Amino acid sequence: MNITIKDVARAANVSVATVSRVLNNKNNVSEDAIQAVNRAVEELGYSPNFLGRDLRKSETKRILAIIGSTEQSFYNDVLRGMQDAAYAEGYDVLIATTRNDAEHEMHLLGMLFSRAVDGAVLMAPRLDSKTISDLSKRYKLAICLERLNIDDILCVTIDNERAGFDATSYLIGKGRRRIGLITTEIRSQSSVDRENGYKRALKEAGIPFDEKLVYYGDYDADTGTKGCEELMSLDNKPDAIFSISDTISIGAMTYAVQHGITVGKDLLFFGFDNIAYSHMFIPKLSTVEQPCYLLGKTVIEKLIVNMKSDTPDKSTYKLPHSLILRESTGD
Amino acid sequence: MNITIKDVARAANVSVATVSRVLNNKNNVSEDAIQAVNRAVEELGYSPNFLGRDLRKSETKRILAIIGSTEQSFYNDVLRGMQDAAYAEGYDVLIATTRNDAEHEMHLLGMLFSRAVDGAVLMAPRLDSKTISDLSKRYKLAICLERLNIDDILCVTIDNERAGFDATSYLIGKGRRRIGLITTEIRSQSSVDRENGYKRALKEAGIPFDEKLVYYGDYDADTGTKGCEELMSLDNKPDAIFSISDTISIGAMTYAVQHGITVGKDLLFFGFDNIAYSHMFIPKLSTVEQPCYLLGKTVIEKLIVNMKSDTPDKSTYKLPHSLILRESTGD
DNA sequence: CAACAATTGTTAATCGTTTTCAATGGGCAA
DNA sequence: TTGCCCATTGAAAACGATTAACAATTGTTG
Repeated sequence: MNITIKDVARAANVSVATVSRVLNNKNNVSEDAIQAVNRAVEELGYSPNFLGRDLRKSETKRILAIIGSTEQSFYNDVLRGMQDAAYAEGYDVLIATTRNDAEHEMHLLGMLFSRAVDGAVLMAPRLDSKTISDLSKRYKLAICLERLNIDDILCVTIDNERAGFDATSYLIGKGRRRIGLITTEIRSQSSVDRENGYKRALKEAGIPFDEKLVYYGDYDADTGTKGCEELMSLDNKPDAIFSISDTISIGAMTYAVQHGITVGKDLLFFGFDNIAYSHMFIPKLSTVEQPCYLLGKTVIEKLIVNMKSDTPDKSTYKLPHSLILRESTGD
Repeated sequence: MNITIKDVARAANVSVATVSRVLNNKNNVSEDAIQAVNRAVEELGYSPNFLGRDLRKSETKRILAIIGSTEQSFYNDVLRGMQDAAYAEGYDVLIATTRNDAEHEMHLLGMLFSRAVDGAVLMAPRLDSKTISDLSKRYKLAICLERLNIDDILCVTIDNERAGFDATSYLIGKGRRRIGLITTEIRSQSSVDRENGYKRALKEAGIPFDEKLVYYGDYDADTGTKGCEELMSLDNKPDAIFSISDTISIGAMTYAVQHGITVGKDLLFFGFDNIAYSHMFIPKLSTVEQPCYLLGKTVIEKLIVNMKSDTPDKSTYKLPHSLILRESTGD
């Protein structure tokens, strides 16, 4: 029923080896053979079965990008970078979502163990660091946008601690002393790093850390709204709020706007990620921007190098972030 | 170097066939053999090579979801529905992005031709209808969230014409007579359908269609901003604007808010998709909601049925949409 | 205890490619 | 004419799994 290389060979009156050679642009084939094969391919509507090819070659030229969900809009640029780098080397990028479930993440990594893809990039790991780091010894695996607390895996990210420090310091520089933090209950390394940066900024400015000013929630806008409500109901209210994501910040600002708080004056906001809506929301949100495209491009470039090498690069690359200043910090 | 079923067989002191039987849960294997094999698998860290398995079985149990980009946030729910339906039948869903390029879309469909996946769902087709419809004769292919103008392919969507009609009619019901439309230059069938619904609503209300009130742009917020600016600079300004996406609407509302136009009173807005930000933006946006999860779930269920059948279902299923009424229409 | 049935194990073919190695034939120099 | 080299070509062996067909072992029963 399926058309195979054999059918093409028969139709073109050559051997399967010749067909294969034509299809793979080998140089030792006569012009006649090329013509005949191409005509047969055309006529039969043949396309080579990758399962056969990949099995024989023991490579698929496919890389799996594993994300939590497609909801986080900045993944888009990261993925663009990944694709550009991959295509340049003849690879395809496939995406799969873990739905933030460790078990499912392991299931997806099964594609790597089973050779259905040549390599994988984890962008929102839920599995514990030990597991991931062990797997990276046997398989071509990298981390992007995140970091493990074990540093023996290829990793491309930003310096989240520094970014948290920078954002918080900026608020301090604006004369703020009561700075709230809205972060996630899930202790992803990036959240922890950002929180540590926040604490260091306070410390270096001589401001005592007040745990009442930290609200733990989810990644969504609702968390921002609730967090802002809770922080603003304190006796000693914050005069600025740093959130570990723009989505959270926007939820928080929504609360502020609806309760007559003048954003950018009474209360400053600093977000993270520079998502599209952060400059569409009124007032516009100040935020930390990650070099998304470059992060994606870099991790794939490094991963592909690792694929060809048997002394893999296990470094952590921290690319520079930047602060985008807008109305929410009075700029 | 790689551990194969042979290594496991050797380690467990049984034949490869026995290992395969254990791995595939066949019933005619002794308990002893099962134990031995499992122990060997564990010890060696073996996982079966899918390329070998898939080649032999001529199926991969993988379905490719092809989207334009991950930017459109409502894909998230569609994909969740797809995954749930797929997992229930033992399939995995992989995602790939065309970056809205027809050539690249064809490249991705190559995974279907080459048997790297068993089926595919197109969610933002850029290839022409004839091509897609022809391909669906030979391969397991479906359309979701969109529609071809040729109706001989499995298709799961909403009634976009009706949705455009409903949204526009609602604005008319609010006493509006000068209703602007911001839509996309790219003539995707859904955009065309929504525009046709808009026109029919005007017609049925006896309002003459004015082409000056239609602005063509991209899918982004910027288009909304520019569109709103252009429409509001007409001598005969609109009193309501319907956009074919929330992102566009939000961009348009941004312009209105910043120019002192009272949204929900001076100017009504109706969007499409009910993205998360549509109820975070102030004022909140009225919009058309698609049953995203159900659309995704349904298309996969139908596609899997088609995979097992040689008389494939080529129907178009239109699932019900709903109107979400918020502040932007004065609700 | 023989005969047969039920259970378990083995061999070898198969999926569709790529690739090694050997064979073929033509052209050219001696 | 003969021999040699080169460019093409083809036959067959991989790649790693599944599985049908068959073989061997064990258990059961008259």
